[in-house]
Amino acid sequence: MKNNHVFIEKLRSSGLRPTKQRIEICKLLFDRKDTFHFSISDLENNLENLSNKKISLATIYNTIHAFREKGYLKEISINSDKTYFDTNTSDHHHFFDESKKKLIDLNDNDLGKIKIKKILPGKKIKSVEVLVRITNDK
Amino acid sequence: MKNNHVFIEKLRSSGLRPTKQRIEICKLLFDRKDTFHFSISDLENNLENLSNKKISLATIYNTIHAFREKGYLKEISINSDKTYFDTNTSDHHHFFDESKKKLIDLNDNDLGKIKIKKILPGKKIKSVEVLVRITNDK
DNA sequence: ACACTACATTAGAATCATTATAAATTATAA
DNA sequence: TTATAATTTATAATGATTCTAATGTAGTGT
Ligand SMILES: [Mn+2]
Ligand SMILES: [Mn+2]
Ligand SMILES: [Zn+2]
Ligand SMILES: [Zn+2]
Repeated sequence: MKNNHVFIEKLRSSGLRPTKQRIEICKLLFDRKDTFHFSISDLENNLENLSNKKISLATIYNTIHAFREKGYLKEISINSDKTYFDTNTSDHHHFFDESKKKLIDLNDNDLGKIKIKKILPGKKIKSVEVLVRITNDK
Repeated sequence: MKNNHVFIEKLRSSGLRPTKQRIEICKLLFDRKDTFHFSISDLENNLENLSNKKISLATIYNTIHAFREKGYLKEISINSDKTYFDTNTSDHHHFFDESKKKLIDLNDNDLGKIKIKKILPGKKIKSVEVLVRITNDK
């Protein structure tokens, strides 16, 4: 249970004004032990339930995009209809459970080293993402 | 320059009726030496230009989805606004040039082996996709 | 405390890729 | 040829995301 002050500082230190909406979203996203994955609609639901205040959808999008730009969140690529975000911003990869539509972290020791041997002149690597799609056995 | 008969057989052999729309799309997708990547809107444009006949957008979607289900096409995951397809259906990975919004194949020798050491009980791996995002240097 | 201004929130509209609908057409088998 | 199911099509619907423009608010300076 973190103090709001922690989030106010976090926001201020990256040039974002600590509004009550942003603090509320911070509490839902960052006031917990484990990182997790969510979609905008997940977040929307959690804000309606766990929290009481009503935050407009536009603000939810604005905030999540601001947080992503500030490096508080990672955007995860699944060619699904919706975008997923990750509060784990470290370099890591994912299982995507197609049955449950859920992302699961792959830690460094869950995956061998990825070596990219091809180099394109004039280009630099921005990120390397591994997505392992899984489904129910049988 | 393949004969239409090739495509008629291809379609029939997988239980798809060889309509003129499907044959036309086959010609654009499979009547060439190199494989390539495309979006639905790319294909729509090519059908309008290179080919003369008008094929409705619904049919383009239907056909591409049918071809994907039959294994003629691979769907590529980029969290972009649109879905990309690949006429190279072999197991391979990609660069995605964020500047040009273009996919580039990574061959087996361009990438070290991917080892997944984590196993989830009751789940099986459906696919492993590596996406290397690149941008212009400097 | 007050006023100013840039930043932020908001409801609602717009966008746009994709999917659904339902009527007309066509391929194929009987 | 006729019957049937598959396919095409125009068009509407969907749904995530972005845009707009009006209103509200946080921080700064007086
Ligand atoms: Mn899709
Ligand atoms: Mn996006
Ligand atoms: Zn993760
Ligand atoms: Zn490819």
